[in-house]
Amino acid sequence: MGTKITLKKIAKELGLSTSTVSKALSDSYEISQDTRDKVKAFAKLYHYKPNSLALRLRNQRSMVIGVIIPEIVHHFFSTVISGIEYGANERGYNVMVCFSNDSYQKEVLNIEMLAGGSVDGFLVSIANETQELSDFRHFEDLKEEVPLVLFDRVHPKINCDKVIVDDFGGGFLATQYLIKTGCRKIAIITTPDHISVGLGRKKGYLKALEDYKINVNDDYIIKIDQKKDIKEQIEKLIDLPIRPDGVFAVNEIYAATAMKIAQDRGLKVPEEISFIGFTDGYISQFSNPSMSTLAQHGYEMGKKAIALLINRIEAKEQDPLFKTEIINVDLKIRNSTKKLT
Amino acid sequence: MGTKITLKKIAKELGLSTSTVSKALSDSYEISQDTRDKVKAFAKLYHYKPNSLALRLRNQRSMVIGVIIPEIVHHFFSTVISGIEYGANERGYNVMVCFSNDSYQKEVLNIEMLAGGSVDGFLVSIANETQELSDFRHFEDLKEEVPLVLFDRVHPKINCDKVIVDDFGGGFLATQYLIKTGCRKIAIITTPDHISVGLGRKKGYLKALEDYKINVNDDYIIKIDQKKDIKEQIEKLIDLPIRPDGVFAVNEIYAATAMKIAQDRGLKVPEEISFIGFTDGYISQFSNPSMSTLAQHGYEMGKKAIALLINRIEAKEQDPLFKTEIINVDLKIRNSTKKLT
DNA sequence: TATCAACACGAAATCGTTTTAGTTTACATT
DNA sequence: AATGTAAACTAAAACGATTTCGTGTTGATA
Repeated sequence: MGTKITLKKIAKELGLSTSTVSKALSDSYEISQDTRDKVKAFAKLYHYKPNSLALRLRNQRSMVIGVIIPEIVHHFFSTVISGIEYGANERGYNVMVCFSNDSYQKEVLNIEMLAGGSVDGFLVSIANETQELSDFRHFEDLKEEVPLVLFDRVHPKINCDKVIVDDFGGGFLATQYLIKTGCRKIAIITTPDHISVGLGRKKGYLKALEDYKINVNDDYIIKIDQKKDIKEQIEKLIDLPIRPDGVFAVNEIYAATAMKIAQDRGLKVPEEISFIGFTDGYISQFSNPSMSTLAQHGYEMGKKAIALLINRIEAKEQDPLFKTEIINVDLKIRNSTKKLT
Repeated sequence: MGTKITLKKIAKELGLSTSTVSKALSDSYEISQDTRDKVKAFAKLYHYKPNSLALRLRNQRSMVIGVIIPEIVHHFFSTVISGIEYGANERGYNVMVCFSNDSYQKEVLNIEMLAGGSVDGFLVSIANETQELSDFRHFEDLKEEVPLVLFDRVHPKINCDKVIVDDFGGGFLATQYLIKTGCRKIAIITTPDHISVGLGRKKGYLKALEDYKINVNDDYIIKIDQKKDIKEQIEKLIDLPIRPDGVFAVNEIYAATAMKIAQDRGLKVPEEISFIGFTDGYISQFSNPSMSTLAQHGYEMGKKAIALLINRIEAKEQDPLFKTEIINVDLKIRNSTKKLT
């Protein structure tokens, strides 16, 4: 530790100026071949690496993208990040990821840490708490400095490029499939309405019920409070006097939890009760029966988001019009639902 | 964009020097109350935030920890990172995460990106490819600059503090439990031997067989090649003429995949064949039957690792002796194994 | 012998901040 | 009137790099 080798040290050691050393290392024609060789050999010997901080400060560019996601233990976000990484590397950028843990304060902290020169742009999926508080000043401030693209968990109040999943379409598709396979008492396990994705999925669910002229039953709409015991809240649904015969859950965990509860009650899946989840992750793949679900193309979303961001970063002048791209979802039928006849 | 407010701009605007502005903002006694107020008001109005790059360059400290993990879609690593974050925040540090995707080149790239002032220390879990190539020069170079702590996937050739899971003990415990519940044809689904954790778990498995005087059958030792189809490789094991009656898999996915294959073959779990996995993640929790597994305390591991690292960072003089901490594992018996009688 | 160009290198500015070491100015003390 | 000193600032160096603009030396040309 502490033996960091710098241009200055090389210069001193070789009796040259820092400018000469810098130029020699970048093979400038201004420097004689002799000196170039000498400097390069010395630099190599001492493992010289330019200080990236200094470089960034000088160049006013970092070639780094900051990503902030709410949860780390989340298959969908993982795939989004893969897509982001791919698109970023393709265009010479690196990616740094921070986690807000769905906390407003941590989101602000992370942004402050990465802002101010550290990254050239931000890719953010908003923390639940921030959506709840509806306080977006940190994003507004940020936008003056570097471009921002929101993905998945977005908010209309923030004016920037966005990439979202077709939550409405997904909710509709899932509910429609349940209806078409004979379910009539269809429940939805969703989030409180301030979570954008949950709301969109619920709207799709309601639209499908409406289209097929099925009455909405408020008992069948469960809004999970993350702070309380999730299992207990879902048990109430399954144990309803008039049990639902089809359940659409807005994420994998709710879906898998609900199915387990139903199985514990001795119910046959999908004959007596069907389940559709959202996100095609490991839980859906490995559950038994395997879970029918809406595959969200996280990888595509990541690629789209990073493309939008880099375009903004590299744009000579900013387009005042912001785009919102919608990534479609695919209904993936497995064995937690009945087959179409 | 482009309207970044700096000390210099504030100074110019108010007709002061940058030093005065800097001091005013930090409430220096050298500056009159009047000027302080004026500067602060102005700074607030224009959302002034010190450029963190400049600060780091000046202070030669970033209060940021760089974490590099091989895979993102991995429950265990997620929990480790939670622990790291907790410990880091507690001592005033922030955390940045990069992913090597198990690629040697990306690992080197990530380190280069974060080194040179960006972070005060590194927490790394080595990429598979790096373990395979056995090329650790990037770590050696790194260690001259900032402290390094390795976790989970480590290597004896790298001389630094380490935190590992008790892989050997876990392998032993799992195998012993299978033996005690009547299994005699016990298979292991593991990784190639160059992966440190797989090797440790296999050694535990072998030790248990030896202790209980059960012959080792090489057909029952499957080393999964990640580049090939995982399912196919596991099918070969389950379809062996003399089928194993107990399977210990070194991770969740192998365990769940194996169990699904067995169930597809109509085998009863655990009566005809038992399964134990490693890592207590969502897959184990939601599989059916739920998976017996070795719970690795990732959160603890993260907290231990960050503690070791920060101690190094803040130490006046370096302790030439490096520690290796071992985090114990707990056997969590669920329903994929028989009960002890 | 001036003049000029080419060569090889160095000085200084710059990025944005903090901090040490001055420098004014005004006022009080002797 | 000379000196001291506190108050309120500013200049300049430092962090580590790049780059623009010089500058001194050499050798060739007019």
